[in-house]
Amino acid sequence: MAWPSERRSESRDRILLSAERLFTERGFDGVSIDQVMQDAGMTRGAFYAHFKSKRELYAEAISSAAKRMEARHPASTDELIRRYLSIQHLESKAGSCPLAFLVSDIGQRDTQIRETYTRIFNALAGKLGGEPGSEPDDAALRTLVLMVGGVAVARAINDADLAERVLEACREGALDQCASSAEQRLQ
Amino acid sequence: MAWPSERRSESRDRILLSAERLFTERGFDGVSIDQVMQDAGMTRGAFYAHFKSKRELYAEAISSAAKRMEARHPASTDELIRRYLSIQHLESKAGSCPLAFLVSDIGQRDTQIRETYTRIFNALAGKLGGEPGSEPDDAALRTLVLMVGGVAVARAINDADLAERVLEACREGALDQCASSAEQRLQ
DNA sequence: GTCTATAGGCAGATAGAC
DNA sequence: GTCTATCTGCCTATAGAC
Repeated sequence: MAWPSERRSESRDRILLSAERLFTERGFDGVSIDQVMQDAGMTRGAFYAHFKSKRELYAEAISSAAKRMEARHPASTDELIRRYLSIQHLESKAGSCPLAFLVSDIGQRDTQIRETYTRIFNALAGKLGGEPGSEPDDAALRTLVLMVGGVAVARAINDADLAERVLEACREGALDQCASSAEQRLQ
Repeated sequence: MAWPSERRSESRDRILLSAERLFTERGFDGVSIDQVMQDAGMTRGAFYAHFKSKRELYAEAISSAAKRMEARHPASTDELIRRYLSIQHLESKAGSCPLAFLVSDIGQRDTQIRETYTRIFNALAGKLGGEPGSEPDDAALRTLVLMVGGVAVARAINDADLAERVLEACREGALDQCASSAEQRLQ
C-alpha cells in the first residue's frame, strides 16, 4: 500500500532509507530519532517536518524495506530461498528482511505496525505457493516460517558454526518442501 | 547451568519470577526495573541488593524461564510439539518460551545473554533428535526452527485466523519431520 | 534488606529564529 | 525546511536513613 497523495522530498527519502537500515538492524527501541537523523545528515528538529512520530516512521520503514527487497527478488523461488537463508543475508547491513529481523519486536507495537507486518508476510507467503490473490497454502506458510525462523534464530545464537548449520538445515527443508509442493500441483 | 554458590532469598526468587514473565512478554527494553520490582511487591532501591544490573537480571530470567519450561516438559516429543505450537502457548502470560518470544531481541544484547540463549537452544534441539550429549542433527534443528519461528510469527501477525493456520501448518510439519526422523533411526 | 530521594543521562516531541 | 534550544518525562544506578 502506498500513500500516493504524499509528496516525496529528497530529505524524506534519505530519512526513510536510514530508518530502514537502522530499525531493521536494531529494532524500534534500539534506535533514536537522533540517530536516524544524524545518519541521514540532518538534526532532530527537521524530523517532524516529514513524519508525525517515531511510530509512523517505523511502520513506513518496514513497509519500504519490504518493497525494496521485493524489487530485487529473483525470478526463481529456489533462488529466493537460497539467498534468504544465506550468511550474506544474515550479515547484511542493508537490504535485510524485516520479517525475520524484527519478528519478536512487532508484537509489542501498535496496530498499524502489526498490520503492516501482516501484509508483508502475506505477500511473501503468496509468492511461495498457492494461487495468487487467494490465501497462501499450508506448505507456503511452513516454508516461510522456516525462512523467517531460520534467519531469526541464526542471528540470535552466538555460535557461527551452529548458525551456519541452522541456515543449511532450513535451506534444505524449504527447498524440499517447495519441490514436493510444486510436484503436487502438477498432478 | 546453575549458580550454586549463590544464596537464594525469597525476595530474589520473587524478583526473578516477575522478570521472567515481564521480559518474556515485552522484551528487554519494554520493561523497566521499576515495573519488575512493583510486580514483585517492592520498590526500585531494593533491586540492587539482589542483582548487579538489569542485563544480569535479563540473562538469569531467560535461563530460569527455560528451566521452568523444561521441568514441565511432557515425556513424549509429539506432545511437546503440540503444546509448543498451540494457541495456549501463544497467549500464555506465564511459562512462555523465551526462545520464541525473544528471538529477535537477543541479537542486540551482550555476549553473556547470547550465550545463555544459545545454550538453551542447544538443549532443546538435543531433546528433539540426535544422540544425547553430541550435536543435534539437521532434522532436529529444522523442527526447532519450525517451533520457534512458528510461535514468533504467529505472535507478530495481527490476524487471529492466519496465526492459527501458521501454528497448525508448523505443527503438522514438525510432527511429520519427527516421525520420519525416528523411522530413519530405526533402520 | 528495604525504603525514599536523587544524581545524571537520554529520549520523544515542540517552539521559534532564520 | 532546517536549525538550535528547550520542555517534559522516564530510565539506570547510587546514596544514605532506618
